[in-house]
Amino acid sequence: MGRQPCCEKEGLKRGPWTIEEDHKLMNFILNNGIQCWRLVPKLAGLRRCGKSCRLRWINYLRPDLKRGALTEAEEDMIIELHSRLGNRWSKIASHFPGRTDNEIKNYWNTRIKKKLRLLGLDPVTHKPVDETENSAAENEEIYQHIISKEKETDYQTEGAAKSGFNEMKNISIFDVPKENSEMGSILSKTTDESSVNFSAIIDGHDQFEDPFQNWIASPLQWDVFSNLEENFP
DNA sequence: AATCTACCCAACCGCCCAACT
DNA sequence: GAGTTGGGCGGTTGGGTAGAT
Repeated sequence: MGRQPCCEKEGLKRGPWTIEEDHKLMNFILNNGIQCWRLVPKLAGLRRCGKSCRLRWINYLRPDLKRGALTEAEEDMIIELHSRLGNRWSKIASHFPGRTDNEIKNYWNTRIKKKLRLLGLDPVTHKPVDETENSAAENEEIYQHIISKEKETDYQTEGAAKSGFNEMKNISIFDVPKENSEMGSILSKTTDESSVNFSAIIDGHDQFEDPFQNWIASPLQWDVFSNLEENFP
C-alpha cells in the first residue's frame, strides 16, 4: 500500500494564485492562525491543496517577508553559508530574517552559481576548477560585465518601484511599494468586532464598500504588521 | 514588427522525517 | 514495531518577460 496523496487532487485549482485567493488565505490565517494546513483550504473556502496554501503563505503572503533584491552583503553571506551547509536552503534562509528558502534557492541557482562558475569556482565544492575554457582574466572580464548589468537592472527596478506602478501581471496585495505608505493612506483595524475588520481610507474617504477591495487597492501601512501579535492576539 | 533565446521565479512534485495511533 | 499522517525540504518545471537578432 503506497503513500496516500496529501489531499484530493480532483477539483483542485492549480497554477498562479489570484488576488481573491490570496485574500481568503490571508484573512483566514490572520483570523484563525495556523493549526492544520490540511484543513486550511477547506475552512478558508479555497480549492487548493493544503501544501499549496502553506507555500503561498510562507513564500509570498507572510507579513514579515522582506522584499526587494538581495544585497551584496547578503549574497556574500549566502556563499559563505552554502560552503558550510551545502544545499540546505531552509538552514541558510534561517540566517536571513524575512527571506525564504525558495527565494535564496532561486537566487543561488540563477545568479550566484553562474558567478562562481565564471570565477572558476565549483558551485558545489567552492573550490577552483580547471580553467580550460576561459583564462582568469577572461573570467574576471565577464564577471565585471555581469556586475555592471545587474547594477543597471537594480536601478531600473528601483525606479519602477518608486514610480508607484507595478505592471506585473501577477500583482499581489504586497506588491505595492512600502514607500507609498506615506502617501496618506491608512490601513486601520477595527478590534471591537468579533472578526478582524480592515478598513482602508484613501485620501480621507472610503473608495469601496468591501474592505477587502480596499485592502487590495490601497497601499498598505506596513507598520501594522510590525506588531502583529498585538493586533491579532 | 516579428521571432528567437535566455533568464527569472512562483508553484508543483515527491521524498523524508517526526509525531501520533 | 508498524502503519498513517502532516509538515518541511530540495529539486524541477513552466509561464512570463526582457533583450537580442
